[in-house]
Amino acid sequence: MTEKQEKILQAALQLFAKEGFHATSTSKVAKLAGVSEGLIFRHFGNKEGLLHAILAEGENKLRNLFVDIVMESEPKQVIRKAIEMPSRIDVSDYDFWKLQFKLKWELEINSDKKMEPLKMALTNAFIKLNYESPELEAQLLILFIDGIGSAVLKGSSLNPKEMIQFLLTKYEL
Amino acid sequence: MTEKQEKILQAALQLFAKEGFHATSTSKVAKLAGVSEGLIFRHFGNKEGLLHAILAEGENKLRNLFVDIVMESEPKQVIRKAIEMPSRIDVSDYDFWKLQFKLKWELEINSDKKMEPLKMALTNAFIKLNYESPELEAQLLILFIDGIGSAVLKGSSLNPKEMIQFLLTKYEL
DNA sequence: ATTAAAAGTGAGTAATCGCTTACAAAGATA
DNA sequence: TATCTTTGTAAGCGATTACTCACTTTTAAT
Repeated sequence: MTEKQEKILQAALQLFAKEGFHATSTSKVAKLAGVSEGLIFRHFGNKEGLLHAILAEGENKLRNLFVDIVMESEPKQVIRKAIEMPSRIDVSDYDFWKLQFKLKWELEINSDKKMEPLKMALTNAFIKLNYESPELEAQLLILFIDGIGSAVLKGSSLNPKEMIQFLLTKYEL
Repeated sequence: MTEKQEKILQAALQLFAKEGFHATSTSKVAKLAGVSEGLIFRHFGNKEGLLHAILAEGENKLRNLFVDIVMESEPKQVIRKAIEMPSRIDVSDYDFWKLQFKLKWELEINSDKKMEPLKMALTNAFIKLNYESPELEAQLLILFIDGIGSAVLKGSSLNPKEMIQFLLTKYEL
């Protein structure tokens, strides 16, 4: 990975997250990265290739968020860590997560698969705690986590910390 | 409102909802509407004007969804109707609602204001039912409604009817 | 030092973008 | 019927789009 390659990825992430994929031209990316436009196509083939390179690089970030939850054996801790997920995302990663949420709508990328490990962990946790509908409980919780994350990244008026605390008491944690 | 004007609005809504605003060209809209491209600019000024015309026409749809809830005086019925909102959206209006969700990310349109009446109605309902944190309860429920709606429009694997039923039992309705 | 591959540039491409304009057809008013 | 306004078209505008290509520079291995 060359220095200029990283510059391109960084610039593209920033612009895609702020303006969207279609609204960002390769010439803008090149200009922000301080690079000739041709270099983008040399390294990434085309504009979509650039996007996929960003997404591939960020896969670890999702995995890293999940691993701490999935490894946890204590069911109450699993639920607790899941609820606290949105507050654990680093400010320096905001662009990446914003891009993820944006792409779910701009290109119709289904995020169900990515959430599967989290859903499994939560389902098992609810089973251990003898909830009546563990799978639905898991899906509901994921719905909330997704909603809070979305609110944070969109700069909604919702207070995330307050909402997270509220949810923790709801689940008696 | 001319016949061709409506054709334009209909075609634009369809394309904006499917491909997104930036990814849809005015020439595509004109072609689908069976109209010369210039007519779009005659009637709506520019591409953004076309978007705003669609949004303005659809404002009533949001209002109509809310009025039934806000008019309700029985607090349990308020919550019930709010939870059932996602199942009350007509299939023929899918494009419009999909566009709404898309625009929240593509252009950064804040939907907090639009949800305000719903939030007020829900907060009052929770107050009447002596919930400890009525405002947070309202926000949480809105988070859920938004999530369900989003899942339906994106064609997620989540089963909306099942989830709605599940929530109704959770709120003892 | 030689050489081959990789990295990088800058000028260019055809196609498409949002939009304008000159003009014709259709309606409405008198 | 004559006139004025609205509705509609077709061609074309400059700018920008994603992308290519001929070329130079840098890197790295022999």
